[in-house]
Amino acid sequence: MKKTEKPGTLHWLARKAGVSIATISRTLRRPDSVAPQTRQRILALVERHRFVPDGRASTFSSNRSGVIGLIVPTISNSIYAEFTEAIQNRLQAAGLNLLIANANYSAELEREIIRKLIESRVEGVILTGYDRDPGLYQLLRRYKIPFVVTWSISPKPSIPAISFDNYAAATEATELLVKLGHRRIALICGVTAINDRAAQRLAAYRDVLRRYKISFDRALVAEHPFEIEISADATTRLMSLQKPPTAIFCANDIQALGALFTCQRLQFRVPDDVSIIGFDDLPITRVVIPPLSTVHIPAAQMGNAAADALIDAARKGIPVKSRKIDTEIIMRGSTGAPPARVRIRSSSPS
Amino acid sequence: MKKTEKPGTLHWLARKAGVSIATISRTLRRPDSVAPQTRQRILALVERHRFVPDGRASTFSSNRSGVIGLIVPTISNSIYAEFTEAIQNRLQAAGLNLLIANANYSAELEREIIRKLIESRVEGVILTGYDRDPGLYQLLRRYKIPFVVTWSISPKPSIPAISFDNYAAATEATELLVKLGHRRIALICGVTAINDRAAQRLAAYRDVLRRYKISFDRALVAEHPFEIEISADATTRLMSLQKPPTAIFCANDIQALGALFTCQRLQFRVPDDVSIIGFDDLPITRVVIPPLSTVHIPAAQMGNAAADALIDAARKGIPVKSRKIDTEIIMRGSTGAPPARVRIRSSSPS
DNA sequence: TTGTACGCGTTATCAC
DNA sequence: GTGATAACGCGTACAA
Repeated sequence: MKKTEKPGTLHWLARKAGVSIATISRTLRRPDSVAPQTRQRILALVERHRFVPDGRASTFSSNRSGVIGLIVPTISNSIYAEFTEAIQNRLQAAGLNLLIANANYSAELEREIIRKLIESRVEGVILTGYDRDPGLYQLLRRYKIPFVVTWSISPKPSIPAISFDNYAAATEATELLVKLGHRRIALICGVTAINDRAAQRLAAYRDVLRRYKISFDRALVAEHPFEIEISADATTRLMSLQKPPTAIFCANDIQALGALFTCQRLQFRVPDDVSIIGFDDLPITRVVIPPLSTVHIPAAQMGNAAADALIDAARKGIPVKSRKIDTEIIMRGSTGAPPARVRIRSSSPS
Repeated sequence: MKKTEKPGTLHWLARKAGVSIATISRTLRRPDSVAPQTRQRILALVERHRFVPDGRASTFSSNRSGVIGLIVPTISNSIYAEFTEAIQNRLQAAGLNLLIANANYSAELEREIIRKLIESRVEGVILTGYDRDPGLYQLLRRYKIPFVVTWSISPKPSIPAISFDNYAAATEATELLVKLGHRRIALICGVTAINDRAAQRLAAYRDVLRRYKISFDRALVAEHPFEIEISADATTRLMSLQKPPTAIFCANDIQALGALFTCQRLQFRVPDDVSIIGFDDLPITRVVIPPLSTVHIPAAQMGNAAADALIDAARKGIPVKSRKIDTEIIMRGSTGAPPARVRIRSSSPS
C-alpha cells in the first residue's frame, strides 16, 4: 500500500503518470531520450503540478553541485559589483551557478564561508586576496575543489592567482606624484592588517619614497575601513597638520572621494593646492569635479578570466593557471604639480 | 571486502576509528551524546584528516537546507549592501546561511534564480519589489517556502511585505520641493517598466503635481538605469531645455549625485539655481558639496525585520506578517527656494 | 553509550 | 523506449 507517496517527488509523479521514476527523470533531463507521446504526457503533468525536482538529491546523486562560490570582502564597494557581474555572466553561459558570499573583511567569517562551500561541495571557489590561513588552501585541495585568488598576486606559486599587481600599480601611482614634483605625499589606504591588497599598496608607497630619498612620515599614512566619512575625517586630520601634504594617494576611490570633498570643504583647491589620486576607477570618478585621476582596475576582465579558469577546471579538469592583468593610470583633473610656495593655513578648519 | 571505503565520508572515517557511522555523526552534531573518550579520538581523527561532511547529504537527510535566499536587483548600489549585511548578521546569529543572488533587474534571470532556490529547497526567500509573475509566488507557496517582499509594499495582502512606502516617501519629497516654491520640477528615476519602486515614485511625483495643479511635462521626466554617467547625461539634457527645471527629484542617490555634479559643471549653483533631492541617504550624500538632501531609507532596519520574519517562519512556522517601515526626509544643503527670476542660459553646455 | 538499518529523492546502469 | 534497482552520504529511530 504505497498509494500515499510524498507529493512533489519523482515517485509521486511517476505513480500519477503511470510510468517509472526513471522515465520522469529522463523526461526532465534529456527529453529526447523519451517517446514524444510519453514526454508530452509527463511534461503536462509536471507543468500542472508545478513540479520542481529536488536539486539537492540530483546534485548528490550525480555528484555535480554545479555551483561556483565567490567570496568577496565586501559588497558595498561597487568595484566588486562589476567583478561579480562579469563572473556571473560567464558562469551562467556555462550552465554553472554563482553563490555570492560576503566575508565582510573578517578572516573568521571567511573561514566559515569556505567551510560551508566545501560542505556543499561546490565545484570551484573564487577568493579575494591571498593572505589567509594556509589550512584553508589545504582544505580546498583536500576536497579537490579548484580555486583561484583574485585582486592579489600570490607570492606562492602553488596558489594560482588571476589578478593585477597591487604593488606595481601602487608604485606607478606614487611615482607619478613624485614625478609631478610632490615631496610631501600622504597615503590613505585600507586596514593593512586585514587586507593584503592595502598592505601591498602601502609597501609600494614606502618603497617609492625610499627610492626617491623622501623621508617616510608615519603621520602621513592613514589606514582606515573603506567608508567615505571615515576617509573624510582622516583627510581633515591630514590637512590640519602643521605641514599638510601636497598630494594624497588614496588606495581606493571611495577614500579618494572622501579626501576630495574634504579638501574642497577646507578650501584647498584640487589640484592647485593638493593633488589626489585614487585607485579602482569607479564610474563616479569621471563625474566629480574635478574628475579624479586614478588607477584603472579591469575588474570585469579579471572576473571573466577567473570564471573561465574555474569553468575549465571544473568541467575539463584543467588546472588553474596564474595570470597577470594589466592596470593603467588614468590622468584626469585631480593631479598636478605642487603649489610653488608652501601654503600657510590661516585658520583652523571648521 | 569493503576495505576501500571512499575517503572523505562518514563510513570511511568510521572504519578508521573503529566505530559506527552513527557515532561519528553524533560526535559532529551533538558531541555531548558521545563518551568523552570516544569523542576525543574521533575529533582528533576528523581534525587530522580534515574531514568535512557532505552538507548536501546531511541537508537532504535531515530535510533542512538551513539557507535563506536573498534576491537583489543589483549589487552595485551600496544601499543594498547595508540591507544585505543586516540580513546576513541576523541569519548568522540564528544559524542560517544567506545565499545572495543578483537578478540584475531582469525578470527572466530572477525567475531562474527563484527556481534554483526552490530546487535547493531553501527555507525562505527575501525578494526585492513585488511586481513579478504571480506564478512565482504560487511556486513558492507550493513548496511551502516562506517569503517576504522588501523595498516595496505589495498591493495584494496575500503577499507579505516588510518595507517602507515608496509612494508616500516620494510624495513627501516632491511635496517638499513644491512647498519651497518650485513649479518646474524634474524627475530622474529608474526604468519604471522593470522596477516597481521607480514606478511608485513616478506615480507619487505625478500625483503631487496634479494635486498642486502643476502641469505634467513629459520632457521633465527621465527614466534611466542607475548609472551615474547616464544620470549625468540626462541632467545635461534637462538643464539644456529652453525652460530648465528649478528643482530635480532624483529617486535614487546615485542619480542625484550625477545630477549634482552635472549641474555644477554646467555652472548652475546648487541650491541657488537648482535644487536637488535624492533618495536612499547613502553615506556619500553627507560628504559631497553641498550635502545632498534626500529621503532616508532604513535599509538595515528593513533587512533585520525581514530576516527575523523569515527566521521565525522557517524555525517556528510563524507566517510572515507585513510591516511598514518609516522613512524620513533629510534636509541638507542641496535644496532651497527657486531663484527669483527665471535664469536665462547664455550659451550651450559643453 | 553505541550500532544497525532504513529513508531522503535523484541519477545512472543495466536488463528487458 | 522503458523499468527496476543500486548507489550517493548522512541523520536518526530503534535496538542492543
